[in-house]
Amino acid sequence: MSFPMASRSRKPPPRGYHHGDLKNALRDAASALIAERGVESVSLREISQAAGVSHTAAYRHYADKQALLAAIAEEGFRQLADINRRTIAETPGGPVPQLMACGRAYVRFGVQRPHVLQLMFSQAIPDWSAHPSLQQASETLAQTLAGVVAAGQAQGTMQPAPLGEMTLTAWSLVHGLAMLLVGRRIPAPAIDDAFVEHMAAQCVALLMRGLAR
Amino acid sequence: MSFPMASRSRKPPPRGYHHGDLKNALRDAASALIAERGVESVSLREISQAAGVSHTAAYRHYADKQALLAAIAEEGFRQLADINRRTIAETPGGPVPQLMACGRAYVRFGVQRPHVLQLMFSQAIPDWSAHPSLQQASETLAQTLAGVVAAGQAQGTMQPAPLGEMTLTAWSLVHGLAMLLVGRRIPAPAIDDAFVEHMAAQCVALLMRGLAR
DNA sequence: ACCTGAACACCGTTCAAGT
DNA sequence: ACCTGAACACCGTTCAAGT
Repeated sequence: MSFPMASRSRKPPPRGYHHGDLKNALRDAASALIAERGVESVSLREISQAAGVSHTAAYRHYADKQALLAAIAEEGFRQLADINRRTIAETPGGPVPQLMACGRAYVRFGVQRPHVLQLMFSQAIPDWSAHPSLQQASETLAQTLAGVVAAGQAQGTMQPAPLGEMTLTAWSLVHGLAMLLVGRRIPAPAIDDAFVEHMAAQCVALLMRGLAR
Repeated sequence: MSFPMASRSRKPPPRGYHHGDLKNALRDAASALIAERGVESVSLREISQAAGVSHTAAYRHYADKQALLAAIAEEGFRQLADINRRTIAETPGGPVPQLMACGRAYVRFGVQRPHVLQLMFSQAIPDWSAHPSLQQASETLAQTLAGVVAAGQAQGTMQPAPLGEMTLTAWSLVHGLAMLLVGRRIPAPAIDDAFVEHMAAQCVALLMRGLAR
């Protein structure tokens, strides 16, 4: 959970000693640059400059570049889990419409913040075991999904398959859809908001009802 | 389609002029290195060295590093489309079991060649419009899937939803599952071959029958 | 036509030194 | 405690020069 600090401007402030919370300032600067152009094209030196410090200052607060990226990915997982929780709370009709709404929200999050979603699952952070809090945030996300599925099973409105398999199926569908959309890997006429919302709704509905008949 | 050339050894051969097919030799060297350690940790200079040429020789055959990576991704899409075609031909019982078998094969491909799957969908090649043959190979893959779905609809064993939506739903599920497995992003006890096969089979079966009941 | 080697403008990371 | 600046071992890419 980040404090509502004013996000630093991108032009380097005068220079000299940084006042206080350089750790969060670096994370905010990195987050803004990545949201604009993606992880692949942002360097630690550029992030440091945006935060107004020398290109080695970050090592006082993060073990390396990967650790800084992991912090941003973790933020993304937390936000996505929050969106899930809100969606569940605000969607009437029980587990089935709730799971469908969560699926659409997942895809919406990805399309609205493509570079963050890509970072969250990119090989820029190959070894998650070195970042336990990131791992934790991701598991929290998975558990919000599992909670809805378990409720649906208890209610008898979802298939009584093993919880892990049901959850992974739902997650895989929306994750795959989001990644294909965000990476512009699907052959489609135009990928605007209306198209995305429509496609997410249809895919999620098809998952619930099944492709076969 | 690549010629069955002997793949070059990784230790740099004597040096000097390269005999003949440096373009393919570079692609083979790159492919081998990427399969071992992933795109993120392979440099063009290292690839050139593995192929036994200077670190600038590649520019005679590829516009830049991205173009070389695109060639490898394209190879991956072609192989995956081939696997799909073979799977369809070899699976009895019509479109429904064929689509399910294709889905399992997609996940299997990803788990067997994780770094190739990741390259195929990575932002290492952000702009596909600059690589039309890569785009084409990806569309061919999508069309083999669409063909099975269309056959199922004609037969009346699959939902009569729009073909594009049905195909994208199927693709998204297996793509998402493969990416989550390969990236080790799912909380699971052990991700061995048996686990993967079981999970792929269950997820694909759940997609066909639907999560709701 | 095909390849090399020097050169350029970058990287991430380390480390001694400054305040 | 926190940050800087020089230094190291790398990158991708260009370009004149060699065969």
